[in-house]
Amino acid sequence: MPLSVATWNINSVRLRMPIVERLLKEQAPDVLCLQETKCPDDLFPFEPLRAAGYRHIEINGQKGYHGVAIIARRPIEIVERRDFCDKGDCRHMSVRIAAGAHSVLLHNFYVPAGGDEPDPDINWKFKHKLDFVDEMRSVPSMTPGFSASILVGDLNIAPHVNDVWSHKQLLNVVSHTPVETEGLEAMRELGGWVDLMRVRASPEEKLYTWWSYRARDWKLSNRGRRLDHIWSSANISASVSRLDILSAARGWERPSDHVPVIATFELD
DNA sequence: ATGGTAGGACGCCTA
Repeated sequence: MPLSVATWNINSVRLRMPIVERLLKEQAPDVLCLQETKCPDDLFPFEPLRAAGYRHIEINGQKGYHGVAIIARRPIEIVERRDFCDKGDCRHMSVRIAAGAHSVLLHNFYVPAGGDEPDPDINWKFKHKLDFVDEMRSVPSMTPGFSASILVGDLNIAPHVNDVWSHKQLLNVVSHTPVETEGLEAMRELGGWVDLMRVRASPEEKLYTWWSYRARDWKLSNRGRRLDHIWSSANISASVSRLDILSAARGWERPSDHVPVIATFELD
């Protein structure tokens, strides 16, 4: 039985409803995990999503900043909305979803961007980012009560050399500094997580999910980064039949600066 | 080395 899971940093869910509906219509993922909804819970646009066939919706939003949501056309059950770093930020939620004989724990993360200066001593936002990734070490890929796990989201870190347009030029740029990339990789390996996008590509292949708004022509300059990720527990990593980065969505009407990534698992 | 654009909420912070 296939289970398709999409992740997308939407940069204001209310403003982007037209392209959210387009994605649901064209790709019809079973589950869509959104980050940066920038929407208080009482203003969340439930109705157009239900009308699109997505009747199972769990949200964790706040006014103005951050915010995550999970939108599904199959039943989901909220597991947790966890406040990493105890700041009151809405940056995580997890749900249970049944797929075949599996009971899957799905995590949706929005990791702090970290500001501009990659020095935790003078930039509290960068320290917060490093602390957040440290705390993610407590999220393993195998959890009692679940047979498998999937972790998606905007992790705001591009861990590999070919996850950025220029490894050399971005080594001291927040999102690709060694303290971040090594920290994220160590956390991932400790938890037994498989980086599905990277294991399915060759190490030489450039993979991007984000292109800055500040470029004159995002496609022409193509200075992208892979900030968005789909991981799974090792026991279902080989069941992935498709993994698509919908780069074209960067060119849709009033786009997010991130594009959707969709993985399909064939689970018995 | 710098500045470039976008969103939320309404002067300025965040990405």
